[in-house]
Amino acid sequence: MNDIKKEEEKSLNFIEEIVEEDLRQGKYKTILTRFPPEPNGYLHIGHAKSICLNFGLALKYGGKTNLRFDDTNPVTEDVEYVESIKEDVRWLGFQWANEFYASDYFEQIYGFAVKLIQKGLAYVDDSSSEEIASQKGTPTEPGRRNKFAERTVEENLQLFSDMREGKYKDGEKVLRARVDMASPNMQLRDPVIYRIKHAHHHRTGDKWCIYPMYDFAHGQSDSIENITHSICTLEFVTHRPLYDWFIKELEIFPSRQYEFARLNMTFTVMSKRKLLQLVNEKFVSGWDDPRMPTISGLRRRGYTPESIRFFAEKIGVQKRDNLIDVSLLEFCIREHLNKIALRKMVVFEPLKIVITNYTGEEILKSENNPEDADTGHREVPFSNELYIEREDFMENPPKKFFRLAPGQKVRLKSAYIIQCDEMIKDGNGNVTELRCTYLPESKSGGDQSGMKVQGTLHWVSVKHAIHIEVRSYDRLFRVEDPANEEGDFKEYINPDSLQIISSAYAEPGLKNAKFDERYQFLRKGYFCLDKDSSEDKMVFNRTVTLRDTWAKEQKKG
RNA sequence: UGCCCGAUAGUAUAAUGGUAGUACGACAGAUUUUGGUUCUGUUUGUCUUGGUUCGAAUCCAGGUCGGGCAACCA
Repeated sequence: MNDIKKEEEKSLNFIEEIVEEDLRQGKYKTILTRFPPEPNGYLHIGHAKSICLNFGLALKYGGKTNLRFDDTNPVTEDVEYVESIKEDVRWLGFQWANEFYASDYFEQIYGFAVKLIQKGLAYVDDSSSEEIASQKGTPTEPGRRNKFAERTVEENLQLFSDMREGKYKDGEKVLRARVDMASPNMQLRDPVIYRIKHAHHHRTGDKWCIYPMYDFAHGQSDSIENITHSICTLEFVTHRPLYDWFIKELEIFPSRQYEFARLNMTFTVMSKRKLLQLVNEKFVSGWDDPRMPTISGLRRRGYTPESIRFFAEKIGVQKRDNLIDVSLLEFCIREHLNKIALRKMVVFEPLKIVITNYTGEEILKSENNPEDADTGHREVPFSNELYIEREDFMENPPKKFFRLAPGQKVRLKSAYIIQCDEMIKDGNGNVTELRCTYLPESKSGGDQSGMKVQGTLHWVSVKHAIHIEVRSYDRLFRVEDPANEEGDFKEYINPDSLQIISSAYAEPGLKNAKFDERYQFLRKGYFCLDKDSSEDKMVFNRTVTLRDTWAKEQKKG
């Protein structure tokens, strides 16, 4: 049985199989991977999958991973993104061996282009992008070369040099690789490899006015760094023949590219372009809005790096399109938070109760975390005036309502059993207060009452409670796959994805809350302190609710 | 109509020619001073048609369906 289990745990994803095979055959003594983001947006949970894969492989097989910024398009890139990306990767728990930039290699890549020209394998084309597109043919008809393809090596060398010198305006000329205009693979029909952009680059400044295209920078950068396994997503499969062609013609280190399916998740979108729209058009407060699937959003929401790594492990790596149920992510964070979160009591919508046979006040003890005895107990003040959750009382309860109702008994968590004797109502018939009596011999820890009650409620003492703001989040979209719905994905935004309770009542101990601690508000969910907190108001984000079988039961009814 | 990739319960993911398993979800129950946690059980699956084989999710062929590719984006 145990052996079977071990066997199962050992099952490898297809990339691990490739790596193990390469290692077994002695193709490489050690592996080198890289995580290659373009600094034009914040990282999201889909990137986390890639980060865990690339860094995880190196960790597992004793190799290293570089962080390399694919910064070949200066008009969309920014240092703000570079910084956020580094912070996110670090926060996820990974250390890169080297921090590199494709722009570090611009001189070498320029040299590669010259070499291609010298071999007669690249030419300067004066056509407009429209002309180039129209000459490219279609998937069923071959493309054709234009007269510029006939330029001599010397002429091309001179022209390319002039491009670099800034003698031409944006779009006036491009450098193209001479591959195969009749290839059924469109990527091979003499792709553009250099274009003119008189733009300021976040690292190289104004040194360059020509920039290599992705296809002429990415693989070359891999090669320069001696990356053994260059792992990317499926949309680059058709680029691989070009990747290999450059390696062969340039006679450089043969990195190999392998592709896996990107992560999609229900009730969210997973493209930097769409996420940027949500930010720019103020549907969310920023890239780190806790409803965003960005790593910074998840971090602010209260997700832990452990939970995200666990998630990445559970979803695996494969080549088929997928749409992962967000409930799996929620399972992963609950799993971790249940183990580490400190328990606190917070009442969101208060209903006051007065215990008529109790006088004075006392300090009670309650577990910090029943899952971890080492965390010990905390002190919670108790008195004759308490708040309970309004939804924990019903005047006319349905069957199986294990909470408070006229004449019914419940336990107050870590305190006493109480019974509801009397309701006090306002002029409209709304219950404003409950009069209860407690059973003195039912005190938690030394219950002598012999009484069994079905329900246990959280509570706070009125005079000791502190006020906090609570922000509860729900899924950002109303539909499972907003990117694949008719029309604009933004039409499917969930208007109720943020609910704010500006004054919830919390046990006083919560005033010592720390940013790096996680809390479970009993029966409510997992929460963390938000950066919007100030001296006079603490703000808490709900990371995720607790599983709630009662709510489910009610929905059915 | 070209080329490429893929298809296993609702969603994911294993099984690498030899009993289709696991997780999440759902459902039912036990335990519980959180309707949480934990535990137990139930349910649902190899896209299709042929072929090879003693034996096929796996190998082969045809089909179907889904995705990608014709940016001076990555």
